[in-house]
Amino acid sequence: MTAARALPRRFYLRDPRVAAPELLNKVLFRGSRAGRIVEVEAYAGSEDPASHSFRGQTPRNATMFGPPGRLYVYRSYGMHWCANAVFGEEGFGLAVLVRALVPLHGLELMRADRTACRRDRDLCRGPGRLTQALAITGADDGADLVTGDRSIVIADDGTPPPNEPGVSGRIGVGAAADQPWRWYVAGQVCVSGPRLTPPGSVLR
DNA sequence: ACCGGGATGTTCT
DNA sequence: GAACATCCCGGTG
Repeated sequence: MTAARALPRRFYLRDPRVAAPELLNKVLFRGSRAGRIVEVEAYAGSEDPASHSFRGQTPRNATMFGPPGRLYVYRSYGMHWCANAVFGEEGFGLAVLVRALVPLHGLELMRADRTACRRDRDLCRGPGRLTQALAITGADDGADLVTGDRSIVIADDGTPPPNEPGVSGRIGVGAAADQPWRWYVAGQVCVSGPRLTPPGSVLR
């Protein structure tokens, strides 16, 4: 068993379309709560009409344009929070949205904050759900994931990313829906979105 | 399992 | 006003 170690700054200093699949199977910690990342989406700044940073910096997306390795949190549909890790060189507005986790630690706290949730597998299944389960809000926007200044960290516990992650277009986006910038652990029941193929099945 | 509608508020045209 | 990187509930099959 390997002790979990926070990802170094250099991990984030890359194109999110390259780094995002490597985020799979890393562990997102928030205080005593934690979950394994099993679904992510990359957002590619000025090249990407679906990105919040596509039209340049605003008060909302300022964190995206800051240093890599910080947490960008925004409000979605007026009532949910969604959490991203900032990637690439400062000033480019690149990020990876964390869309789903397998709950690992602090399940009692997660259940308490997700009273509408019936099954544990749905605790962190979706970007709005996982922030609720980990108690991440807009107050956490700008947190440093490398130093853990607000007890939010992404760490490597020795579990490698999948050799062949599932790939698809991003969920819930209108523009650039055809870009294959969503990656997930194939067959994992905690992945969000419609059930595609059953675990282990092959395209036919 | 899959669909449709409502909740709710910030951002931008 | 419209669009939105969503979720939950209650229908139907």
